[in-house]
Amino acid sequence: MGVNLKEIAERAGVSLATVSNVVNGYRPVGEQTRRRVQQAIDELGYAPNLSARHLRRGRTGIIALAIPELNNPYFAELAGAAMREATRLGYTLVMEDTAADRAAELALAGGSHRRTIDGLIFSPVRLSREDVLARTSDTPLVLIGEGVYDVPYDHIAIDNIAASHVAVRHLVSLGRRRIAFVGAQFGDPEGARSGDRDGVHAGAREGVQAGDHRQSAHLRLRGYREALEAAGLPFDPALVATTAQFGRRDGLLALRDLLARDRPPDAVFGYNDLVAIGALRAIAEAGLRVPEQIAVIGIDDIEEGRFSNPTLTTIAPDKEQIGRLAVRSLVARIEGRPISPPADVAPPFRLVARESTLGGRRLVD
Amino acid sequence: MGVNLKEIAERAGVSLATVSNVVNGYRPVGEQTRRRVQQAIDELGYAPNLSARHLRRGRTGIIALAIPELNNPYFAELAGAAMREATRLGYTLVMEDTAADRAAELALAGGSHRRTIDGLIFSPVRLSREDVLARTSDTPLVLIGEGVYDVPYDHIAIDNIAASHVAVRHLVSLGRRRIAFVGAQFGDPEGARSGDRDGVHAGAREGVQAGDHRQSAHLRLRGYREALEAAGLPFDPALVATTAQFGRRDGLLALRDLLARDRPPDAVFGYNDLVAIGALRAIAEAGLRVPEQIAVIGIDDIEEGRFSNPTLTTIAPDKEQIGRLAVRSLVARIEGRPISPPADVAPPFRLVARESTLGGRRLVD
DNA sequence: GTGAAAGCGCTAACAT
DNA sequence: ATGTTAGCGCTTTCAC
Repeated sequence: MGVNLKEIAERAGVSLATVSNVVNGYRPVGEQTRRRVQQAIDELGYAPNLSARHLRRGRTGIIALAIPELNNPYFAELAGAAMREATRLGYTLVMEDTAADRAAELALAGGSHRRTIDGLIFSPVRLSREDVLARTSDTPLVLIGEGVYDVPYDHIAIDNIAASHVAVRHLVSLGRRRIAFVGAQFGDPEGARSGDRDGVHAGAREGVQAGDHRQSAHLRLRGYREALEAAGLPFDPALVATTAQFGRRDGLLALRDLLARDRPPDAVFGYNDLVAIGALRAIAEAGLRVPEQIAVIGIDDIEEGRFSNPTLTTIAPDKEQIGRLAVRSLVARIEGRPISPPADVAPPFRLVARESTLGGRRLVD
Repeated sequence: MGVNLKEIAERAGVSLATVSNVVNGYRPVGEQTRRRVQQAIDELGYAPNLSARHLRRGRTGIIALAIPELNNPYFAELAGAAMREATRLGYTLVMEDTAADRAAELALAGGSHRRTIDGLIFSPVRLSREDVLARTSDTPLVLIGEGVYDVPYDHIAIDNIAASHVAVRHLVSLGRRRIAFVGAQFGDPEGARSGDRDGVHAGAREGVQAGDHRQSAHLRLRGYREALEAAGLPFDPALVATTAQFGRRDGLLALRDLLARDRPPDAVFGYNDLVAIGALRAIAEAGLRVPEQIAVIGIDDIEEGRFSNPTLTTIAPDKEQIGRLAVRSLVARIEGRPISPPADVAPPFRLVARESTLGGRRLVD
């Protein structure tokens, strides 16, 4: 089974405890002893047996990152940053794809993992605030993204209202007046069937209700409304498109619908870059020109948008920082360090203007 | 630390061994006993402590999937399939991003993981066949992708030569005669600096040498040459573009270069979809029309290509099957089941023709 | 069909 | 500064 502590101890002529201390550095070790031990370790090629360590410590050294879809480049990019930080801190990060499924999200939040993970970084999209408040599992939890707000956990997400303001203001500054929002949510069908108590069919057309538990799109939608108001533009419910999910196809279908109307929009603010890219495609299919006839903006700054035709204007959150912060706060909780109460952190973001709003043909880079 | 076997045993009035057997089913257990135990398990909410199990069994239940970049949608899609299969078989899959770094790949192949993983699914891009042959680690290994061939490990990859034939034949059937190949590899700069013995600067311009260890692009390039020949078209080294990596930017830069030449190509066969998408962008920047002036085809069938402008023609490998198969073969080796020698499996693929070669404007779907 | 007990490799509490 | 030792919870002989 490979070299173990005992063999190292024998080879170096010291006790198990001393070797352990050289490896872990919990207690000071004499300089010569340390050298002898280190040499034995190198010669025999020792590496600690993690199962044993974890058993003894009562922790697994594994943290999970649960996201609604691995396929979404935003999450893939985020996951990269999180993985690097986890490795740096001596943890293994495993990914968990909830497929934006409410049952899967509930199971995760409820602690379906038992002893298999030390902590969870979670980006829920189908959970209500109440679901999260009802959680009993004591596995440390850090939330990311726009799924849930105002819960007693560390939470990391950009300021969505502010981001939406920036996006809409950008469009307004370019003279757009009929700005559509694509990616509003009403209760998803599954939630409805499984007996949600919220008025699930009170969709965006009627304005989002206070009780609506899909807060993600809610906030971006709210920022959108506020910014319109600030610009003195009317809020037109007909320009708010509801989508089932947040993928390319959703943006595509929404735009086909929007473009079939009497008075189509002159700009589209997509819930995220994927939705915006779907919109771009629908607009191209309709034979319209971006941004001359319709300008498009998204959120996320995924690499795809830097190479699309046209390139996509977007709000770029600091993904690296989000991933890093999430892992750090989680590990702090796991190791019992933080005296601090759960915090809400809003990493920076910035507007990246590209062809889909500015027009022209710019060289990538 | 949660409920353990002992508590269940006490509650059910049986021994530890019996509970263990109910949980694992290694030995038959009496019907009534089983029921009593099961009830205790349900009531107390028992879940086995994996660290302890792994320590005892000498395995961790963790397998790793090492890929050159998590950001590449092809791998993200593949990873999803692999994750599902791993879960199904009772394993946890962790992702490892080698960043296409040779040192990282060598470390992984060499078994830098020691006892932390039971097995490895690996898609190397910087490893030579010799590197893999020199491997001593006894951690079970399954290779995927085009990085390495003819090594004594299970290997899963589409038939690259055949796939390239199909791609080129498609372009030829559309009347193209000056077909460029984008994504050939010469020895990467790092490899060169660290003392590769192959003639690293013998690039594609001179034709790929037998000793070239970057076999990936090699095969697709070979298929490309063969198909040209079969079609009676000349092989023009000036139409083979070398790239450093296989991302969008690489395709973009390669095309800028190609388009600056005297006689630009009338079609582009990209090493993969990302390269092809970069090419699409460069062609748009140059104000040329796809496919009228230049047709473009890639390999991978990533979702992005279904929504790009124009949509991307591609060779679609069965990613679901590749992921599933890789996990299955690995688990078989881990659990010592297979009597069979290492096998080379070539999952099916198919041509998906879209706007970038067929032209027109087709509705997505 | 069931039970008793050894021990996987490690860490941490308690020595010295 | 270093050593001794008791388990962490489980699987797996070896008994019955």
